[in-house]
Amino acid sequence: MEPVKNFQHSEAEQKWYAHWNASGYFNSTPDDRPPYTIVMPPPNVTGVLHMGHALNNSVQDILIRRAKMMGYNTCWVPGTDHASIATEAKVVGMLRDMGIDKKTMPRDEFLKYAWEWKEKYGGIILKQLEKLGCALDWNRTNFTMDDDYYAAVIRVFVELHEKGLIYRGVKMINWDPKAKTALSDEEVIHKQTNSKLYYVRYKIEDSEDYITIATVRPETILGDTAVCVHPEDERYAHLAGKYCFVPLINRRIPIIFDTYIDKEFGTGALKVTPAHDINDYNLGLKHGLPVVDTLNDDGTMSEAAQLYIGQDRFAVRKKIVEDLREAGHMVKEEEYSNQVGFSERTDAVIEPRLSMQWWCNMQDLSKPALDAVMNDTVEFHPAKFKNTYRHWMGNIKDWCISRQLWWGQRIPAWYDAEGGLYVAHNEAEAHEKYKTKKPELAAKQPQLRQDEDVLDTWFSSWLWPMQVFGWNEEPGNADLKYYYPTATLVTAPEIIFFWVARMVMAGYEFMGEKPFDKVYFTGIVRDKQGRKMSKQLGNSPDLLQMIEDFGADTVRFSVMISSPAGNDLLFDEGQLEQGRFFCNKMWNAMKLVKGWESRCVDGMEDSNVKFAMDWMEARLAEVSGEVAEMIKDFRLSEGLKTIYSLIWNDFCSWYLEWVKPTMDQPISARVYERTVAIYESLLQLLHPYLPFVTEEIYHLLRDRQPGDDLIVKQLPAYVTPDALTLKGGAMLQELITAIRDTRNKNQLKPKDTIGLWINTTHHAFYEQAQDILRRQVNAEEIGYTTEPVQGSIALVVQTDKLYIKSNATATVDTGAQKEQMQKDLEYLKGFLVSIDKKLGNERFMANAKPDVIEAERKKQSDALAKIQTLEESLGLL
RNA sequence: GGGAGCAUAGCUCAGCUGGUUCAGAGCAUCUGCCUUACAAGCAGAGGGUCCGCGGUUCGAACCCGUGUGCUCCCACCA
Repeated sequence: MEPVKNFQHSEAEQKWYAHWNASGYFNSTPDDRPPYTIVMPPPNVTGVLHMGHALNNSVQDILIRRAKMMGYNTCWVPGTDHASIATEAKVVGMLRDMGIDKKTMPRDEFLKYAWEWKEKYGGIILKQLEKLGCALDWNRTNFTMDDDYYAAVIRVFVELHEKGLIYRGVKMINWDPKAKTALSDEEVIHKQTNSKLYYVRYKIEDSEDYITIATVRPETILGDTAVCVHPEDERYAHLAGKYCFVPLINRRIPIIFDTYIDKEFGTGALKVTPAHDINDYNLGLKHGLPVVDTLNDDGTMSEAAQLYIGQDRFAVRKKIVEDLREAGHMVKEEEYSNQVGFSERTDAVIEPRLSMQWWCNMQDLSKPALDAVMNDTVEFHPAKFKNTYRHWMGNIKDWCISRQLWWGQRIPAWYDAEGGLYVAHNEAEAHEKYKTKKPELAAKQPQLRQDEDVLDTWFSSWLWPMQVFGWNEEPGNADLKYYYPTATLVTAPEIIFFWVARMVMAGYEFMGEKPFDKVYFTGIVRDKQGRKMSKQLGNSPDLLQMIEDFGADTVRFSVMISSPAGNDLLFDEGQLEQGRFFCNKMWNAMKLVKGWESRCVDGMEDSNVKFAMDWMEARLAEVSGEVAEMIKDFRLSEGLKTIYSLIWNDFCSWYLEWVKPTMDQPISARVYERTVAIYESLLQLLHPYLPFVTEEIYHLLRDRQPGDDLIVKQLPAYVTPDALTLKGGAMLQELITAIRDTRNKNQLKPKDTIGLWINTTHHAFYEQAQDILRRQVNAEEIGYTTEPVQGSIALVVQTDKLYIKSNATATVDTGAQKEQMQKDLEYLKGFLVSIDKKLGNERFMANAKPDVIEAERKKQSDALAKIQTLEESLGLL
């Protein structure tokens, strides 16, 4: 097979992905091997693949592929989340574009559109993951609204309701006026916002006096039912028992006293609007104040507001400010910066609102989940997120789980004509309960009305690690038993509360067991300037285009090379270049090695390069061990850097140059075989990171039997590398570099040959390495000496003295060399002084560990020897 | 208001349990090479008060305190 000039990524990607998939490598069924399981964080059906997914899924793919090579039965489950509010918004938007108003259609019809939308667009993101190379078990694809999944969610609701953990109640919630639904606290994003603080005065009853309050939401004064001041505030002591009037509408409201008030803020007087502020609501409860809800569900003013009815809250804010000014109630206006809550999904400003919703009590659920993380039963990587987790779990509040939407699991609660409530798995069961409980009424009015609301999308996704393995099927099903708990969850810290914490809770509650052993938090992908990638900023590169242009391996390389666990990833297109060059480098190395195949000669002498092969194998063993540790610790970017350097520097720059026969010369078959084997091992080490290019080269290196694919090749057991061999290789590199440097500094052209004389005691080493050394520094001859060589350039490597004689006609200027040696000498002398000092220090000798002292002694003698050698060589120049 | 984290080469960052294998990598810069695997390359080089200050220690980029400057998360002060 004639290799093409460059690595053709798109062909290789398609070919190998199809091959892996068809070979069943991605699929898993329980067997005798230990499982290694990952459930993919299900992307929203509304999503398109972006850099965050690229990072997240690259990490998972690396873990899965690595585990596969280590003999685990790996199972990576794909799927999508129905994303209740996000999808509903999309569908509503689509309908609007078609000129249809959601309000005009019945629920069933809307859901038909929604399902159509899901069928059409919902699978796109999973298809895109194939392009990235993800080794996903496609037979196990799940969707959080699949029938069985839906049933599981309902079952969980019913069970929690029976336990009394789910209840219905009127509380202050976060209202999204755009989506017209309640939101959980987690779905509210607080942003620092420039507002105005308005000082408004309220006329006091039977007096010419006013009391001035401060507010940033002046439109809410229409819902005021009191003004509150601090009981110890002398400024207002005389107002005890008095009333004042809400401006513009002249509602008579009491002036109340409560220590909740901060005397220092504003005027020390607070307007109390129990319907639209959580603090005010609590004050209202305490003081028995009425609640006046001045807002409609779409954010316009309600009848109760008396004024501005039907107008939008922000328009009203402007108007009421003018009207207050005109009426002489506006005292002053100040610039003010405060936190305002926005809807995570629609970006609408949240209105706190009193509302009847379904709640899930989290107190009991949170306890085992908190413990599990704190005592590392569930390990967090990096561990700093344990703090975040503990803080949230420790202060957990009840979860508002109902949403005023249609797309999602409909709440399994039915009401009779008297408002009686029946929570059941289905309507028939609800009827049974109804008939049993209220036989007379049921006989007269058999109809039950189902709750209109659906459940928060996270109320389904918290079951993900159990339900994808069929939790809701018969108990003890084989898959669940085998794959649960899963090995590692890879996700973003952004959803630690939304999802991670809740999965841990669900795991303990419904399985009695944690959902995963470890959680690896990836960073957030940012652009070069450190800004979060987002659609609005337009700084999110088109991932699919990028894969097409550069190849999946290159994209994976670029996101993995700079993303240590938990740290943000600054994505720079420059990294793409580095990745592309790397793929190409390996391609060219393959071409070189492949070119030797036809020049192989059996039984040819190879002792001259045996040193190189031994060394490379030792390095491979050494680095394999390091990489294993790094991946175990989730130091994935470090692992990639290490392999990168092993391949580029050790293998390509050193090893291949060392064993490379000169042009058209034959090569020993044994050297060829060992080189191919080494290259295969390198490819294997790298494969989890760059699956396509490695598989492609693996197959180009040799003809393979069916089933001999890199993806399923098992990693060999770790062998301890020979320390002496490693040291020898490093010494050889040092020698070559030093001599080349000397050649450069003395203006020797690469083609000029040299004579090299060595004064050494390491004869065994040189015997093995001298042939390589000679070729690498273009030495015509290498000799040994115990005396300085006249007319040569001297240099020192470790404690060996080298003498270089140029064979070029030009005279050699040794000035630069001399200068360098003098510098080295100075440094070494200083270094020696510091060691002497250390070793002469009684306290050091008393306190330092013996091996540290030993190391210092060794350094001392090395430095001494080197100084001696240097001085000797200098004397020569 | 509470909590967490960061500050190391021009840029982006590594540096795990304190000890010249600890001051590193990639990119960028400079020098010399179109040496038949690779110019998407090769061989070399230069470049840092490890944010300031104080402390602990025989020894600090690393531990402690403090100051400064950033970042993120949480929180019901209008």
